[in-house]
Amino acid sequence: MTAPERSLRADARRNREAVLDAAARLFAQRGDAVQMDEIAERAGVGVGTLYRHFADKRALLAAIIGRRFEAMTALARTADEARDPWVAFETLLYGYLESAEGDAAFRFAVLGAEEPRWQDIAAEKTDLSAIIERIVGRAVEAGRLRADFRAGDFVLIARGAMANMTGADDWRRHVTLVLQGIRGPER
Amino acid sequence: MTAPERSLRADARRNREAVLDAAARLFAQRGDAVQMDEIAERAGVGVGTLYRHFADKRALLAAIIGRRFEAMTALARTADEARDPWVAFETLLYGYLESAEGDAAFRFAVLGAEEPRWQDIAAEKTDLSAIIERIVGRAVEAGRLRADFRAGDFVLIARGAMANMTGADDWRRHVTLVLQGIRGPER
DNA sequence: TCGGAACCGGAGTTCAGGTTCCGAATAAGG
DNA sequence: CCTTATTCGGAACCTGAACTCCGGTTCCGA
Repeated sequence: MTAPERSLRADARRNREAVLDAAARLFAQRGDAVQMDEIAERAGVGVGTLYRHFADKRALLAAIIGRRFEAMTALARTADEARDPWVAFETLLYGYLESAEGDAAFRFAVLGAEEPRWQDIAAEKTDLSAIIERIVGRAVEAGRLRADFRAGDFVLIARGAMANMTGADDWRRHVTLVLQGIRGPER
Repeated sequence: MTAPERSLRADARRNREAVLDAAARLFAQRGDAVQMDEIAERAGVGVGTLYRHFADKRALLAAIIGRRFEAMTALARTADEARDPWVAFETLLYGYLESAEGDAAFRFAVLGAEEPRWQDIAAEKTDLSAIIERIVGRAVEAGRLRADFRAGDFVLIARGAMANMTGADDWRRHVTLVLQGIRGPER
């Protein structure tokens, strides 16, 4: 999908880059609701050019989302470098969510119900989930997360927070509640 | 929208009911992805009939969603009758979510980002939010919920759980985590 | 039983947005 | 420079789904 770097005429490579750029910005802004014509215009290119580089809208979206998952993987790797397991966990969680906050396409990919799941596609190309597992494992090990907390639970929580990304930053409140618990002192 | 009960010819009333029924079932199943033709067929009626009773798809959806919010209000009222504030709270939460589990249209209404928000529309017609406020207030009063817990937080949590309704019942795990907290014993 | 107002049905229209096509434009080797 | 394979651009096309239209049918009061 992201395709041949070599043997592309100069203008072709330039245009491909412009398309990728414009698409990234627009998808991030409005998810998959943006239309091909708009992306082409924003990239200063005709729709035909879009279709020379990407088979269809889905392929373009896939390329953009793939990139995001890679960035997310890098972010996770960085978080994992923190000594303190809890710091690593929090860094991962907030990094993940803050990225999602600025990227509707990413949220779309994570929250969407369509088959095949974007998440699963990405999982095959990056080792994001392995890193998440390690970070979660460390936090559990250190007793900072309940003993039965699993990597899958991280995803549940991330999804929950993303569902609350609607303009205001309600999602931070949501995360606060989850991290601190909602119970009162009375038991 | 739900319109004149009186002065409708017998067949008209019958058809309207059939449409409402079919639409409720289909929307619950697949959200707003169902198409008008399908609803008409399922109701044993022509599309023309759909449009005589409802101005457009949105109006039909609104009628169905309105109904759901009313049912939800009844449910909340029942929950509020429980003596124990915590029981009331849990009854509300699980009742709300279990209903949502079986109704994609309701989830669509609560999670959707479109303006105007379905939630807000419903809020004007029912006193659901007032009841939620009372139940939350009681639980806080009794010390079962953290002192700063607000009715808005209930919505955040409900949304979070709904975002995890994807076939499996991950959402129950999500709620468990939120209710019990995710921290380990190590403080 | 009859007249006509109200209603029905579903083929056809409209519209939006993704995708294709092909003559024009351009890069890059000789 | 010239040649030609490659790429560009964007009008035209296609598809799917919401919605309209109107001849035929049904209800219901007199």
